[in-house]
Amino acid sequence: MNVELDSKTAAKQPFYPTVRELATTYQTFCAYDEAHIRETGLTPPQFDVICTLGNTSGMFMNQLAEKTLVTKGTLTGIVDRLEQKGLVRREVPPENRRCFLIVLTPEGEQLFEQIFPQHTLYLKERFDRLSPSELKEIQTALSRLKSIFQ
Amino acid sequence: MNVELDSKTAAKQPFYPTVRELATTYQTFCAYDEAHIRETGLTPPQFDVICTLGNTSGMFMNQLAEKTLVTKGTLTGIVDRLEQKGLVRREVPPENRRCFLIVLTPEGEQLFEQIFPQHTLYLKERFDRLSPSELKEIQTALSRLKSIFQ
DNA sequence: TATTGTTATACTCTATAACTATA
DNA sequence: TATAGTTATAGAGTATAACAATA
Repeated sequence: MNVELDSKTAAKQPFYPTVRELATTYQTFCAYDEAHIRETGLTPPQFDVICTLGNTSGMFMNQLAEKTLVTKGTLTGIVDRLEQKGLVRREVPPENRRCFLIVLTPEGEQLFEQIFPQHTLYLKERFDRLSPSELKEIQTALSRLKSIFQ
Repeated sequence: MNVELDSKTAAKQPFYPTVRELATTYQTFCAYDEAHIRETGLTPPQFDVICTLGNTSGMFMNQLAEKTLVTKGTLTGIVDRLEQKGLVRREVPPENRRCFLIVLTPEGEQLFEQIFPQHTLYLKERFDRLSPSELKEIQTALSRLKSIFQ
């Protein structure tokens, strides 16, 4: 009965190489991704918010928090900093004054239209090294992996 | 000539679903992983350091920084906090007094022997839902994805 | 009473660069 | 001069819980 495990046996579990591969793949991707994001003067969470708001008519804090996977308390700070930079503004909808609609300002929209396509080309340069079927296989593999934690 | 891209065309690039899948898979895994780590009273980077030091005779700051993927300045703070908790100590090797050998204390070792196997079982419970060939396929897919960013 | 978002608190992690001690 | 690690600086993100305003 394997209810207990010593640390040396634990370290040899066959799933650990996959865990390491997930972590290093994500980190390697992020390092590439963030190198370009930081050139825009935004932090990665700020960039995420700008890109999430792009081509929308605005989002409420709770929707935005859900999409960008940060808590509402953290999002308050991120939106504050973007507001200070003049890239987003808070609008109070008359029908529900508990909410704020977060909207890109003209400056925010201009930045989005500039950096999002740029960033896309920056990523495309690397993803072009994968064939369409490889891309699909990777997506399927990731989806399968995710499913076991849901 | 596609040297430029508008934001709506950019958003439709076929690699974006794979990017999202990588991010959400990693985040979903981390949420599961960290739920257990936080119960140990350690932060994820602290847990990482303890597990990296386990079953070794110690490591230097620079080795440890490399293994855990944090900068040496950040590692100083992490090791400080672990030292305050009495889980690691800094040893000065006589042959090179510029270095510190970071070693688990008996308390640190005891914690490692307790939490690492526990954590392994906690992960194994989910990974057991994958067949060995699925696990291998996922690892290969991740490895291929990582390769394009290296 | 429930919901939306802010605020307060306190900490961890981050990067960068200057610095100390040793080699 | 080069290396190992710390310190200083400054900021960003994190969680949690209490709070105000509105519904």
